[in-house]
Amino acid sequence: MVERKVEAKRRLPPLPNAVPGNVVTRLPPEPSGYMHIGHALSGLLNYLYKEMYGGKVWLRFEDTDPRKVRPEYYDSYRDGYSWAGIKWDHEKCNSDDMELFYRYAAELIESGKAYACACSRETVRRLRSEGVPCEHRAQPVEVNMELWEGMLEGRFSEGEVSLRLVGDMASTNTTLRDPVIMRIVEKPHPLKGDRYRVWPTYDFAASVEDAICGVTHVLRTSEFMLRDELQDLIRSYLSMPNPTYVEYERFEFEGTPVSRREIRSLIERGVVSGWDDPRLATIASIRRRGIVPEALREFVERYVALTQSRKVYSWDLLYAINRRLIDDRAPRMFFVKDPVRIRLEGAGVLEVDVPLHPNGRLGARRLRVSGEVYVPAEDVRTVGPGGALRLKFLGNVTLRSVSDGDAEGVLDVAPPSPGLRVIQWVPVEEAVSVKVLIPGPLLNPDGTLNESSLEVVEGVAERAVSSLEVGTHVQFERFGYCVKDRSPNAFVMAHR
RNA sequence: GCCCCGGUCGUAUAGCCAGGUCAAGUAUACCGGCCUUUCGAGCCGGGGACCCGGGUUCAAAUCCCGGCCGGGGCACCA
Repeated sequence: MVERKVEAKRRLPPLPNAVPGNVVTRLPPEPSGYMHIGHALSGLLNYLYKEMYGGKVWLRFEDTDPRKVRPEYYDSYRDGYSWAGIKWDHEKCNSDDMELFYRYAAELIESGKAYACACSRETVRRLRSEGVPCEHRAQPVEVNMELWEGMLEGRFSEGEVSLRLVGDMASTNTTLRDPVIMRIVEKPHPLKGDRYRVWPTYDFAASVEDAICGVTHVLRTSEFMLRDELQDLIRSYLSMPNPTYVEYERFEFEGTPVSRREIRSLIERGVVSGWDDPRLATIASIRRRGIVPEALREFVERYVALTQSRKVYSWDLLYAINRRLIDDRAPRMFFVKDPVRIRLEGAGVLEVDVPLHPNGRLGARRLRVSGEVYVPAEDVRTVGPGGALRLKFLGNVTLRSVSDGDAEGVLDVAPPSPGLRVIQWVPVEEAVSVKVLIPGPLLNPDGTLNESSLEVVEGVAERAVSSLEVGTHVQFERFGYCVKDRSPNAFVMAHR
């Protein structure tokens, strides 16, 4: 083992109020869309802190809006977190605890901390923005209880009556202005069917769940910042302990749209091919473009800060880590873009063993040449007739004549002559056509669509690339690191 | 509109809370060199930043005020 440079590996900063052995965090996805890199990074943070101090991490689906939840997304998150190397200790869905929410809701009503409100959605919104309570707030407990039971029994339809928390209608923190905590949703839940029609809203479900899961640290993005106070208030009404909050700005990447709405629109307009288009930052996309999970983990440790300043990461930061991680195991192969055929005069039939990696640990493949090879047009153009090139591991070739797409040369099977450009080559007899997708930024710096975000490079490669398994990394010499894609002889470039 | 939060090399960060050791460290990107039968990896070197203006202080990236710019919240979504 060669020891790497002793660059002090950056560790995660200490977690406030962390008691070793007793740090409980959580992964709280809403199963309403595909998982993306931001979820993975945030999940990794929750996981790594739990690992760092010792404790537990929950996977808890925030699925209390039957209208948004879709069954296929639960697995998208399970798969995504697993892929990212996260092992969770417990798993549950908020929708598993409906009876519990009903019980706590009743408790809040009895203690005068919640009331049944029959205002229209519009009225609620207006009064909240004005900071003025409505008539229902002062109702006696019995009336509230009666209405609440009516909600549960189906005596009201959606939107007619909802349960509101007694907060602070005049607070400058608008989330505190008597938020709705239970509402009727007349749509079956994908997991629970039509068993329930009264559902908790996010703040109620999350604050109760965080407490009963024993969550000690809530690490989340800062759009939730204003809800800390609300969620603490809910728990105080229920005599439940509060967690420590650590909130940070969401993770964005240069040129890459993050919102589901935006991505969906790009798909519908045919700008990208789907949720796993390599230009996107969904888990499916970054896997397809060859980012390995260890790179994500190291990225979190090295570059992520738990601050509230805006972050737009450059992909280069991730690529550099990824490149180092895959370099040792990515076999070197020859891919020639814009191929020019060179006829090698009097070369006969040759067989050479070409190492699969300069580290010598990956073995070699045998290439057979009978008189003709493909080389990149650019190299031929640069040297011109009379010039010479080194065909890596094969020999030195002096070009006699060069015409469009064709050239004649004399091969000298000898050690490399100093000063010659060393290039990759593909024997004509075993050349297969290969297509490489090169993803670039979808968005320009000004936010407009980059019209040339996907470059498709065609060329030829040695036959061995055909038998590569999907997802395998290779380095096409002098071209870049690529991953075998799912269609035959197709690759996606990860990075140079 | 109202309410929060933030602004350190191109990018991401360290430093800020406990002012001096910061003529600001690191990574990446970029430039140059070495090495290499790849334009990869590795090694060496280089340029590059405290948003602006005031104030406090012997001393400000660090504290205070204002401005500018950026992000977020104001759902019977999460």
